[in-house]
Amino acid sequence: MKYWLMKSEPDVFSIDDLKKKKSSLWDGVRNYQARNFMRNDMHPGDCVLFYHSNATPPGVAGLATVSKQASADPTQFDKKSEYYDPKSSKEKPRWFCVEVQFKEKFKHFVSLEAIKQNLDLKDMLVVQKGQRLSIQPVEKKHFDKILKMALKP
DNA sequence: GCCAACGTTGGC
DNA sequence: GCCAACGTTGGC
Repeated sequence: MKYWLMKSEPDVFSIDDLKKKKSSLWDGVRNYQARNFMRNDMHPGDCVLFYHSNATPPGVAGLATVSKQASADPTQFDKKSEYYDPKSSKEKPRWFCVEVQFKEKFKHFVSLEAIKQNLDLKDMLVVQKGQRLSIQPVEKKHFDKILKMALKP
């Protein structure tokens, strides 16, 4: 079992949206590194930190779990979608996405600032300079620490 | 809105 | 295969 951090802009799709839907395809990812994580490395049961990016404040808002193995991202075939990719085909899809399931919304939001201030978390990718990847692997010790911070501010 | 840090594209 | 130009991400 692995641990991940997945970024989403709450204006577009927030932890509350996932809570309402219960589960959702993580579609619209158009970055090869992030795609490779979903297609090759993410498996049902993996734990996901749901991160609010481009938010005030940014940070980890809750927990989700991978509920379905990666499959072709349907938005790439949809001409009306902003994620439509004319270079992709159903025979040879370019983009993949996993399904994630809501687990919990944190009692205490773990802000990016709090993560930055915690020395135990200084190696987390999300606090590294210039790290824009929207899906990142997370070490278990870091994952556990975030959970503790969510329990008690 | 700014802009640094990336990632992608396309001409050559 | 190089790399300049362009686009995007995301914190601030």
